[in-house]
Amino acid sequence: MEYNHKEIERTWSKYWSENQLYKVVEDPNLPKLYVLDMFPYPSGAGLHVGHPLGYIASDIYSRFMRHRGFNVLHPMGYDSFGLPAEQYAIETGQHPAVTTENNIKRYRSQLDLLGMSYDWSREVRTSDPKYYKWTQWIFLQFFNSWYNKKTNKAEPVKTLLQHLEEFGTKGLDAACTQQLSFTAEEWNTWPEEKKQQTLLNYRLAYRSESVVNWCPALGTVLANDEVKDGLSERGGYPVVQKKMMQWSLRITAYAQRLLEGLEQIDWSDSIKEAQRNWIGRSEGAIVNFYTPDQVPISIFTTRPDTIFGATFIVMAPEHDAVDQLTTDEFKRAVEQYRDYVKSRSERDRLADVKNVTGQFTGSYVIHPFSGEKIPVYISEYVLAGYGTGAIMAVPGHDSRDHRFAKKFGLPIKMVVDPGKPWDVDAETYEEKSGTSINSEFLSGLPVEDAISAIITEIERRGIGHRKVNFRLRDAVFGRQRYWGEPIPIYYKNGIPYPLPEELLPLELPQVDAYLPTEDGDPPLARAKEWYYTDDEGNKWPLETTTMPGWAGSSWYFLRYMDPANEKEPFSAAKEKYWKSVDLYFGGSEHSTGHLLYARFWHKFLFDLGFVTSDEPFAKLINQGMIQGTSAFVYRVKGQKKFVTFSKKDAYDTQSLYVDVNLVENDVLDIDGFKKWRPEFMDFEFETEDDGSYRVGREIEKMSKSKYNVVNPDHIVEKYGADTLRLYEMFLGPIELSKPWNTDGITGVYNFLKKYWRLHFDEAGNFCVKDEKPTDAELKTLHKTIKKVTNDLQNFSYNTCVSAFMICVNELTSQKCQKREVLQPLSVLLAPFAPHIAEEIYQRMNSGQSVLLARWPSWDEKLLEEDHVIYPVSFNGKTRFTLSLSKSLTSEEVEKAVLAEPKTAKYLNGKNPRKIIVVQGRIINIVI
RNA sequence: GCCCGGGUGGUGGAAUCGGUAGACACGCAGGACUUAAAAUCCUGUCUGCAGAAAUGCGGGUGCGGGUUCAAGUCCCGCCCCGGGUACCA
Repeated sequence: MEYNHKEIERTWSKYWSENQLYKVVEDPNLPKLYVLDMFPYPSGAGLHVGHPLGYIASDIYSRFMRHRGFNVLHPMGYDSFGLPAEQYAIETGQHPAVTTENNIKRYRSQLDLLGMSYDWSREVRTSDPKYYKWTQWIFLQFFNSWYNKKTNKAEPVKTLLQHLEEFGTKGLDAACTQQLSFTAEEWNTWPEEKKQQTLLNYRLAYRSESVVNWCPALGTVLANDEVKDGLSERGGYPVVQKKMMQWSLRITAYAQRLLEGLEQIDWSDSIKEAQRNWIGRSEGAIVNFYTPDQVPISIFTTRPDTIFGATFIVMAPEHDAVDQLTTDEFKRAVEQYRDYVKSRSERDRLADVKNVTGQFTGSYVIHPFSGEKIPVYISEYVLAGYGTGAIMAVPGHDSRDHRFAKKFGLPIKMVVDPGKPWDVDAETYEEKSGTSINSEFLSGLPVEDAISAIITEIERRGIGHRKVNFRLRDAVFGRQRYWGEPIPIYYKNGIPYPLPEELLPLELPQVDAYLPTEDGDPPLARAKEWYYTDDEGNKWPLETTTMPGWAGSSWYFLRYMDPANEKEPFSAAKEKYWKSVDLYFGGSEHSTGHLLYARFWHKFLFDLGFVTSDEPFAKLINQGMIQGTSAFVYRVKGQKKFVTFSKKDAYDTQSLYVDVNLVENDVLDIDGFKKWRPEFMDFEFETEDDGSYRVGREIEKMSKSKYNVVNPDHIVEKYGADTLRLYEMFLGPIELSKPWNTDGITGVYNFLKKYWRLHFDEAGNFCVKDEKPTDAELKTLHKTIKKVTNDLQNFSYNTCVSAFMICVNELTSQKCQKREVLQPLSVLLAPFAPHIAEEIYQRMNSGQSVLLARWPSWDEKLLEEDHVIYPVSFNGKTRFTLSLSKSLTSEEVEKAVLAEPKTAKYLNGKNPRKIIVVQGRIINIVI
């Protein structure tokens, strides 16, 4: 009987689903494990082969741990709000909910083919009002909270109100937009509106001005993704940077905790490092410089020790004080420069270091220590949002300042001695080591000491103070979009108020188009009945921006615990059982976005007592990207002829993309190609000498337009899900990015066929015997159990697959068809290739599912060797091997190797200078 | 630009602690079975030189240095590719 993947996979997926074998319920008698995939955005292109890489890996791990007695929560859902659906809606007029629903159906049917062990009863969709009701509810918790730096946690606004009523801002240490100072008496006399306005300064969800990509022609804000070279991708219109009133979440309040939390979690160092850099904690000082008219300019520096080398000041062009500082003579030039900067994205401003730009304001400040007059410039390399939006430029010790000084002919002073010859005019010395020079009282001090000495002096003189600064900015939370969660806020006389909880969910309204209004308001402003009616019957306008894509994905993992709960986002009892995600699989492209926001929300929910863990994802594994391998055919220009890859250089050709699904092992399916592109029906194909037409290859991003998107469906159809699963794991280490290439897939398909044949006799009858296995057979099995178990614990899936291949190759040559060997093997294979393993296991066990089998254990005694094959090297070059008893000591090994005749040959009469014996491993003789 | 990864045969990769580089596959070449094909099985396959062969000698893990008895692995300096860079998710 031949291995028939279609029938086997159909049979068992139906069986698992009918018997609800993947359904998971809280069971206090079993240890829990929460294994999660980053849920996909259901795009119109469907699931491609890159998606399942992580899904298969997590599924294998989930199944493995179920065999080992864990109660595993392994859910799946959809991150179904997002820009592409809205873009598609703008183009076609179809409601995003409709296209999203279709895409989800397609994803689901594709996922169903892959044999995933998801408990689908827990499915979550972020665009489902039953779900986003609770996203809105969490937003209201943010709105109704403030961050108390004294208790170091978020608290309800109620406790803030009590404090303000009793003490005003005295003794208040809160995360806020602006440092305010008022007494309790003042507060208590303020009208309601002023109080509300003031509270916004402290709320964790608040409104503030932030810079956006504004496209006047489209009347909307664009994502960075939608802007190419300063023009909108859609239409090619100019894009400018514009300040806009926006909702933000005060993530900066959590900066320190987000940084410290990284210590407790098992994530790769690179992702932790990325988060650390994103948070960007730096220690330094704020220093005030004054103009002769006593106008202060406050700067932030991490190198206050270099203050004597400060030869000019640079301010962000958007800095509030620029107008005041610009002299009449420079007004025009400054205005022009500011216009130029508006056309530049933040990334352009920071990345473009070759092109140094800036403008003198006409003003000077007095250096607080030297008393010299130093000029004030504006330049795009200083950002308004970082630090104080102004820097003291020290060209001797900062490369950006150095380039600026060179360009504008400003003095460069050396104030740190590198301890080696250095031409500071040619090159800046940036390292934070050396000794202060030319710095009055700092001279002679090492950098670290100079920093503390100067800060002490700055504080003593009252011109500044020590400061810990974070690069992290508050997270802009409003989007000028339709397809997102409506923000549950209404405005009464311009003041935002939360919608009463019982009105949630605030559902997305119907609109006539998914574009901004003519006045430039977001699409929700098109809705007719978009207002809130209060108890007195007053109608108040609702917020018209929606939440960003990351809102729903910041807490979905909690909803899986209790997805149908209508009274609360999730019950305390279920949260207590599942706690947090033990193992999270996802792409490293989310390292700073989603993973930071989710940690932030989780810490906030922890502060309010809704979750009992401080970090949401204990362990994280980043799977690599799967790239496309595009294929090309070569058309001879002007002729009805294609020429094969190796002969193309003999002609003047034009390369055309060909659908990679029509190519196998670089050989084109010519008939298939003609069917796909009927216009080439009567074309001639000049082939290789063996008669095949070979395509050219190029590795690039997987994209529909390059015809290199490989859909798992075809592969599942042709080889089956088990083969696809094994193949994706066999491709290489899970964390590595790699191009997709189906060339090797026959290797794993052959392996499954070979595995299948182990259980059948010549006549094709199922044939597993109850004979006692030989020691060699047992050794083959047990070393495989050991290897696969250990490798799975290290998430080394590719080496598991080769271990299976070695095992099956050995059992085949041993002609082993014994139950005692084959039955444990089927359990080992079940997480990887569940369908075939189930078929084999059930044939051996009359009707019990392999999913319920216990994971086999290995017997170390069966694996012990009594001899070691020592490689013998001379001066590091391996010359021969020597089999010696394992029990020999180093001295005995040394004796044995010297007694070996071959040794004399390589010694060639010389005496060994040194003999290194690593017991059980290697012998190296140094001559 | 900055931050984070990666680079090993024709290809994907293995080498888990610094200890025989190339496991396991793909591809390719040759062979068996077959009228033929498919399927299956066997043999070879990093590379240069010598040899009929067994084998021997040398080179070799992106490039250039270094540490070490021993480096794909550790250190220093480069090159190339991929990801992120705050409104793609």
